[in-house]
Amino acid sequence: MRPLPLRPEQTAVRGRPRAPPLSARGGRTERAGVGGGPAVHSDCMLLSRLAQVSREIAATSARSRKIALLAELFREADAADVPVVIPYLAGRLPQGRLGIGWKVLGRRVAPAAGPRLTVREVDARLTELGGVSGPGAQAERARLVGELMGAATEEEQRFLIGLLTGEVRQGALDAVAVEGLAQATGAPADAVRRAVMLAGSLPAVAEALLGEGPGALDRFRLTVGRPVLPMLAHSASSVAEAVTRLGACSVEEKLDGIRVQVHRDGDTVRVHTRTLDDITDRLPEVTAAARELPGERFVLDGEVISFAPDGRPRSFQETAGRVGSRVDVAKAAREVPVSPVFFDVLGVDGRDLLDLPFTERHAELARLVPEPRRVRRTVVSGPQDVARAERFLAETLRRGHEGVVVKALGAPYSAGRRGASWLKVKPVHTLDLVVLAAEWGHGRRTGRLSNLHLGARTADGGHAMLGKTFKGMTDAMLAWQTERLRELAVDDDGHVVTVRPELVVEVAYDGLQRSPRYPAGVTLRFARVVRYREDKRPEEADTVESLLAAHPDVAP
DNA sequence: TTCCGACAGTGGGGTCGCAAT
DNA sequence: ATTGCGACCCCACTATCGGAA
Repeated sequence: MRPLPLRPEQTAVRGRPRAPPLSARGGRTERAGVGGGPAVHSDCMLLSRLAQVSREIAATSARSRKIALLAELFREADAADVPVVIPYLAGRLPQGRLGIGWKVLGRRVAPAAGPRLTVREVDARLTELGGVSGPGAQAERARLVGELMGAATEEEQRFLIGLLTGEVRQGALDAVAVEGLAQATGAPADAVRRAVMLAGSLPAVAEALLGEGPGALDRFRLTVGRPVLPMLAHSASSVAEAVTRLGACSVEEKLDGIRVQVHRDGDTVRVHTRTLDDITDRLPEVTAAARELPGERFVLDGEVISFAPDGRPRSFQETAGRVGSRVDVAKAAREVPVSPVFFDVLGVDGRDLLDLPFTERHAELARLVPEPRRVRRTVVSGPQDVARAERFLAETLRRGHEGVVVKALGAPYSAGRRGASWLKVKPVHTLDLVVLAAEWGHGRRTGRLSNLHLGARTADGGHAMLGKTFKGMTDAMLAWQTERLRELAVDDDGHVVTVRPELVVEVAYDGLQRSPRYPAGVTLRFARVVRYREDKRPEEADTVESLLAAHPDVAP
């Protein structure tokens, strides 16, 4: 099986605002490859060229312009540069994460006078860096990073820091890169996008496409053993809304666990996460379950979740902790056993089912997977059948699950897309909370107070912080709350502005979870602002006591 | 012309594992 | 042993562009 591409997510620590970029006209060089290997005598793209294009892309908001800039660069790229240039421009490292964060990158290193680093040299240095482990590894990595930074110009340093922290923020990730690739090669964008979804990797497709031309796209088909980006769902606020939008549909229970894609080829079983990481070794139960199914070659989509002995689903925290355990898997499996529950099949016995309507895929699923290993569902014919869908949701919630996913019966499996044919519906709770503090935003929120610290009233007349949120705010709200909170400010340490607890905000959340971090022992899951309640005084805000009473199963 | 789908950005909490303290 | 940090899990929501209606 081939190495898996990693798709780094945003890290928790945010970047500093960038200084205005210097101009640096990049180009090519005749430099050979690095590391004492065989000399590569071809044009090597300079890092400065990449950094310059990245800056230009960031400077425009027009998607078409971003695409044109990328296409121009792809045309310039030498075949050997492609496996590095493509991920770099999509803001990713071919090596995946390297264990370098702000602690290491925060140290200033004097920049080089002129651009001489090639893209391939940077890649070679980072590969070396990624191989460092054992005692003293952190110091050695820091030293290597310092060396690399010292060889980079100021603009190159900024680009590298963005790359290493996963914060290139040029407004062009995979989707825009796909368009640029299509434009550079004359291949239809849809065909490129599909190949990327099926390959689970943009660089692999780019290399084939730039090396061989559009004909190479035919090679990328659903292959057992090669993970495909999973189809995602949108949200709907009610079952009625979802059914009205989709018509004839399947209403399925939504399990609060970890998404898995399971590939079986004879005795070989591989299990992948939503981001295509291979977690086979952590989930022996899933391998065993896949081997018991009456089929030799298939690709299944489902969720892994842990059920307590009474049959109720364990909390997401428990399931996620189990799936994250790698050291003593046998022990973890004894304490928190997990089960796979499947809801779709992408291929079986050499047949690619992706383009079949869901009804037909589900018929295949039912043939392959017995009832208890399939997600519970009910099929409704359309809006006239909403009452049954609502009963199914209520029953699903009684069973302790998260909600439902409503799926159009006629829709194909849109790998990698957040298609409008799957709609999730979850109950939403709201609270009136008091703003205790707010944090200065980054990026497009620079200069705005963004992340709110939320408090509920306590019995002693004070407030207990329940978590933070930056979600749900419009630009107008951001401007308004920045003004208002500054009036209430009692302290500003440059990061957090503490305020008098007088402003009441209505917050929606998905549920309560245990927390070792917050004073009440609980925190809100996925909190987001609904609106400010200027009509409410802080004494009318909700209390910790009433919150815990509303979620007795979570209360400490 | 208006509407709407797709995308990127802005970050949240928890847990695990590793290395440093 | 404890702590700090980074990697990955889960995730909601808004602004914007540009093609569809």
